[in-house]
Amino acid sequence: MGRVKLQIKKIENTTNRQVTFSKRRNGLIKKAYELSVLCDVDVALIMFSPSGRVSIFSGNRSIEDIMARYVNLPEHERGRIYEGDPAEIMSLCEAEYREQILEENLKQIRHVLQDYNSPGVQTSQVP
Amino acid sequence: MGRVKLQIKKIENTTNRQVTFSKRRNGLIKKAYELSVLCDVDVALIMFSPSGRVSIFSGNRSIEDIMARYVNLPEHERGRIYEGDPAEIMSLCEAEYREQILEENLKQIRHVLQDYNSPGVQTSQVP
DNA sequence: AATGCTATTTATAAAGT
DNA sequence: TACTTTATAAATAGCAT
Repeated sequence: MGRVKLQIKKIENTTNRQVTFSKRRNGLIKKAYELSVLCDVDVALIMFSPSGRVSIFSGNRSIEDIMARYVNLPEHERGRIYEGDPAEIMSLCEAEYREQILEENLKQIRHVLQDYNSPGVQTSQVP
Repeated sequence: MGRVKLQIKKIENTTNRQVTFSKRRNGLIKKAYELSVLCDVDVALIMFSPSGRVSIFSGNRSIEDIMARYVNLPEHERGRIYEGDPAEIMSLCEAEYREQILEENLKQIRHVLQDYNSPGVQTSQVP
């Protein structure tokens, strides 16, 4: 979208990169919001700007609730990255490699987060 | 974008809702991917389908790494929801209410996740 | 339920201010 | 350095399979 067809690779010019980040971040939040409302589903989005500042969005519930819902899923219910068309996004090779790393990290973070659902820790929900 | 201008509210027809979810989920993943590459930033996206199945995307690093990066941020560095234009997305009233809930949940989950960075628990990173 | 097809609406890259 | 405008690329709603 724009005057020219954009190649998907890192924008080297720092100013352009930050301008593009700002525009596309807003677009992504809007799309995430629309998805959560239209389809009545939980959506969580976390983005770090080029300068390290964080932006988040969550639809339906708090972002912590959605993160907890994810990390506590049993293994066989966990989604795969790039359910759409992996080849369209990046090489299958890289995707598979990332999957292995994910597997390890998930075990660790799930273990840490188990306390999140213990009786002593309750979370509120956005209606 | 389509034959008619769509109102952003829950799609009541179940079939239409699932078709829309499928299409827009792929669009959202693509946008998140493009943002992570163009701007070289961490992006994490979690979505639950109407039937409860999860889809995730993460750019640059594993989704667990990005979630951990978020929950471990000091309070003053945490982003606000809807940094763009809250009024454009939903009522400010609702956004403010959600912010209060988030505040409480964050305190809880940050406390639980402090162990994540302890010496005994190390995470791998995607290069 | 899933995929392909257009007419339209949206998003946004550059240029302008 | 940031907003506004404009031309163009993309996304997608409703239909047809």
